[in-house]
This record gives sequence, structure tokens and C-alpha cells, in this order.
Amino acid sequence: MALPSTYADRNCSLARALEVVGERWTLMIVRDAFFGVRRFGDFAAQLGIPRAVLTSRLKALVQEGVLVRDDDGSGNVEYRLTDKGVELWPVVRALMGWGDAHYSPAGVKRATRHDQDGGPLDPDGRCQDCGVLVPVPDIRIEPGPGFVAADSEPDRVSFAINTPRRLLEPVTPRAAAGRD
Amino acid sequence: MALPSTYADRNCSLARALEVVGERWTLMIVRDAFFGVRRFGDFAAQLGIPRAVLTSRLKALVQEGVLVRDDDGSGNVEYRLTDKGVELWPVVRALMGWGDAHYSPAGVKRATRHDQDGGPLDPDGRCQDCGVLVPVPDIRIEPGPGFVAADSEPDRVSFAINTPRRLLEPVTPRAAAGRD
DNA sequence: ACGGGTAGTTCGTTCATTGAACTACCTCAC
DNA sequence: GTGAGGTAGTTCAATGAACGAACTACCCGT
Repeated sequence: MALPSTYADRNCSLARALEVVGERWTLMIVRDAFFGVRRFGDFAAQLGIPRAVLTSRLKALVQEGVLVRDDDGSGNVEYRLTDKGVELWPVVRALMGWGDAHYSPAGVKRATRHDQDGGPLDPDGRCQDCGVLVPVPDIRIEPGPGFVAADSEPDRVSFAINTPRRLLEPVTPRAAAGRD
Repeated sequence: MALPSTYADRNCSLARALEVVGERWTLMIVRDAFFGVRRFGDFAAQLGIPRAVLTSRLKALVQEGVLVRDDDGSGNVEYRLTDKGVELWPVVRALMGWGDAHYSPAGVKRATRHDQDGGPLDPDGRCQDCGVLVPVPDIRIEPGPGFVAADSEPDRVSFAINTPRRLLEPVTPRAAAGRD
């Protein structure tokens, strides 16, 4: 991976995209960002990723404009998806869909719905009730039939992630209001 | 990466999918398979991947049922996408789309069309002329406006890949007929 | 000053990738 | 049958990346 372009193929946007999000952990970080994770410690705990690797990945994602780093100056930092990052949703959705289809016989692990009317979404992200292409912030995600309950008490972040909620909604109700 | 599951998240089909196709090179191999590459040597030359790594990735993909290995007994082996592998097309398409959108200002590097009527496909893979959801074998792929011509004479496989053709059509016209 | 929370860095170990060279097998022409 | 040429791999030393635990640095409220 490293910098552009270990995948030497100059004519393939897949190679180019993988330069950015193809490294180990990167898409998992992006996934968590969609689920509302914003804090360094939350990413680290949620993913079980070495902190040095997390630092490196977050730096790369910020540099590529997938995340923004927002430091409030008081030791609290937030990483949030940019528009460019949000546009990775189809990638995450496609991979999740494939994983669900082939490795989750009991059904999808997480279901998506149109938050406004509760309609389920088709594979393209369209509401099956009202037909609109649901924008990412209006997508509600919730445990599906293939979801397996944790055997131990979930931590704060896992609980939030496994409770019906809209994408991008921060899992950590940050003290300061209006920060969203 | 390694075996199931270095991404410990048991409730995430994204993690599960990445266990299979998230390693370095893997999606590039799958991409080439969509483009009709089937031979060990063609993958190796096309991707510039160390042969040992290619061996390992192909083995893993076969074991996961993404590819089938077809050995005709005469030293010729073909790796072909299974149905499960073909279902990765939305993943490849989504990543290519994102790469095109953000790293190819001159336009998409490869355009997709409905082979039957030549209609361009929308981001969901639907023909904009006739409206049908085009099955993968009926998708024609061809250089788009962002494509940059090679500076040197392309090899046989690169030439085939960069010429309008249907997905999954083998780039190597294997001697034996009916082998498809 | 202190305790607790936060975001990182450091560093020795382990593991994966790289790249070049080498092996093994089959086929066809002679 | 023997040798040339094509195929699919394997081997191995060197490099680089990931791991994980411990440590540093900063800010805060008390």
C-alpha cells in the first residue's frame, strides 16, 4: 500500500480507491465512522486495533479528505466523515451485503431503513415504501435477524452501535451542543 | 487478515467480507477475473504481484468459493469466478465509482454499457436506455474519457482488457472450444 | 499538586510481502 | 526419446508492516 501507487495500474480506479481504503483496518474505521464513532479511544477499543496503526490510518484518511480531524483544543479530538467519506457508503453497503448473503445464513446482521417512514431499503439504498433514494444521514441502521447478542455486557459504544440509530449520529453525546 | 477472524467483530458482515476479499491484492485479482483474466501467469504479469502471494491469494479465493480452479491436466489451469464471485461486482463497481469520482477528473477510466443495446449504465448497474438491471455477463466495459493510453506497446492481456468487451469473456482464447 | 481522562508515541517481537531464482510438469517438433 | 518452450507453481533471504504493551504528553476540575 503505502503511498500512491503500489498498485501500479494507472488506468484502474479500483486500484486508486484501494490505495486509499484498501489497507487493513481502513474500511473498518470508515464503517465505525458511519456508525457514529468519532473518538480515537472509541475506534481503538471498538476495533481492537493497535493504537499506532490507528494513528497511521486516521492520518492517512484525513490527508485523503475522507475524515476531518476536529480538535477542540481541550484534549478532545473528533474524526468525522467528510462528504467524500460519506460517498464511501455504497462500498460499505456492497461489502456488507455480500457478507450477509454468504456468511450470515440467519439473515442480515444489520438492517437499514428509511428513518422517516421506517421502510426497508433495497440493495441500492432506495426505500421500498416511498421509493426515494435515501440520503445517508436519513438511513437508520438496526440489528437484523442474523444479529447475535453479545455474551457479556456491552460497553457504551457497542451498545450505541447495536441500537437502532441513524448513520453518522455521534455515539458519544459530546458535552458541547451544536457540535454535529 | 489471515484466517477467520482477525477482525473480531462477529456481528459485522463487513468484517466478514473483508476476511475474504480485504487482503492486499485480492480485489485486484477479482477485478482481473471480471475482465476475463483466468491464467496464473496472466494475473501475475498484469498485477505485478509476487507469484508466491498470488498463489496464496488464489488458494484462499478458491477455498472461499469465489473462484474455481480448473485444471485440464495438461499444465493449463484456469481460475474463473463462481456465482459467489460474480456477486462481488457491486463491490468492485462501487470502489471503481468512488475512485473515478475523486481521482479521475477527466472522467471515468472505464465505462460500462449494456452490451445488447449499448446503453450506458447508471451507478446501480441499470441500463439507462432500456431500464433493465443488466446481468454481469451482459455488461460491456470499455475505456472512458479518463482513460490514459499506455506509452508502450501493450501486451496481449492489457490490450484485451483495454478493448471494449463483455465482462467475464476470457482474454485468452483457449484452444479447446466450449470451455466457458 | 493531583487524579483521571484524552490522544497519541515508542519499541521489541512477530508476521507478511517482496523479488529473484529455481523446480516440476506437460507438449510439441525433431 | 530428447530437447526447447510454455505453464504453474515453490523456495528463501531481505525488507517492511502489524502487534501489543508500556510509556509520554496534554488538559481538566478539585
